[in-house]
Amino acid sequence: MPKVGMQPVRRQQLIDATIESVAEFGLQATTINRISEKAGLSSGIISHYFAGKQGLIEATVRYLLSNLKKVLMEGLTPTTTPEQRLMLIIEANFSRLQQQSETTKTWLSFWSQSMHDYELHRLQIVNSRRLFSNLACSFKQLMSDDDAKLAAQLCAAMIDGLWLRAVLSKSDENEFERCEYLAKNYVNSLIKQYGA
Amino acid sequence: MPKVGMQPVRRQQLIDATIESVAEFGLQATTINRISEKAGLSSGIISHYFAGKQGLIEATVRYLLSNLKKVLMEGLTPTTTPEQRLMLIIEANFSRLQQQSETTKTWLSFWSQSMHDYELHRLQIVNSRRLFSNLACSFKQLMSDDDAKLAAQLCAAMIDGLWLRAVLSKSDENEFERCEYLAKNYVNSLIKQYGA
DNA sequence: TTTTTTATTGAACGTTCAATTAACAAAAAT
DNA sequence: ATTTTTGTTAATTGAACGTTCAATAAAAAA
Repeated sequence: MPKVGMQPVRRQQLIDATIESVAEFGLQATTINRISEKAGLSSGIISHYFAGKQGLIEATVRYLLSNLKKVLMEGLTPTTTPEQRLMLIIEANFSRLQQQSETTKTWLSFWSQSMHDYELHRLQIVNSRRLFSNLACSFKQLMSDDDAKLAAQLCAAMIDGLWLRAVLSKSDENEFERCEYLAKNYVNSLIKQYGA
Repeated sequence: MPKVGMQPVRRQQLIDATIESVAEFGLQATTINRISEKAGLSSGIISHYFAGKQGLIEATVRYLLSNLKKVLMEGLTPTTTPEQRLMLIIEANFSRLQQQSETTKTWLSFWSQSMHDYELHRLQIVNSRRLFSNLACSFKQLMSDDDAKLAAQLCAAMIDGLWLRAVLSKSDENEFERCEYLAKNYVNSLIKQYGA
């Protein structure tokens, strides 16, 4: 100490600890003491690195969003067909459930809070629109523009609905797999219904 | 004072004030001071009538649930067909958006908190299962049992997904009507797909 | 008329919380 | 060798929170 270059390390530790705390206690009961304990650090360090609790919360949401985006990007290649891309979108959305079960539980907390927090709401809109436009972009290669928009809206709603119900019922991994299967099925039925 | 029989009056006032406060500030920032101010009463009265803040929160959720149930019951007659019943279920779910816009904003807060609160979670499960079984019961009169369960799950997810996306995007009433229309359309397509 | 009941308030209280900061230590820079 | 920088902690602070409760008032009951 000082071991120069600790900032990104500590920031990530705190973000990870935040995710863990929100998953376990909920956003409301997540205090900086709980976060710092999980990170094995002192509470003062949150103010130091993130200017306070709110900064840490926002950074955590941004981290989760960039993770979701990364999962999707990793599966895409130049030869990916529209159908495959749609399936990848679904996998990306449900894979976060399977691979990061703690992350799952935190989304609901953040979105609920986003209704009353300007910055979080802005991030949520980005997220929601990204899902919609990813879906619409792929559907557009399979059907007319208007139909693609409708299909994207319905598909996004189905994804979110299946996700919400699975999360709220505290389902296990089998249920999430089933939801992924159902969502993929629904994509196929949309393609059949509206496809050229 | 004492004007005998004030308990139910005051309880309802506090419940209404809670809904208003949660809609405006979110559950996390809803304090008993905020609630009592909106109700025009003192904060001590919350402890008196509900044994504390937690009791008031739970009573509020129960009130919202019973409201939802009532809206549905009001539309049913002995001659209601299964199709009509399905449409009524959808209207009941989306009508709470149109008629009680403050109520809408509070659901997300409550369900998010339900992940970390035993009693709220129990109530949420009741709510979720009620929607599913209402849908399944009607679908069963139109198709095989297995197909009815699947249709009910998909339909419930679509309803919840459309609702979630509309709420999170802070949509206006036109969007909610559109969601109701889309959900009804989806019910029809499910009947066509799986119906006998 | 007196006592009890109902209803309500607002202050006091202990606890919790996020933010601040003095202090310290060690590595890096001068 | 000295100074600066980086990193971190523990202690402190003041505000906010929910709960408790003594006190009060008026209606109802005896």
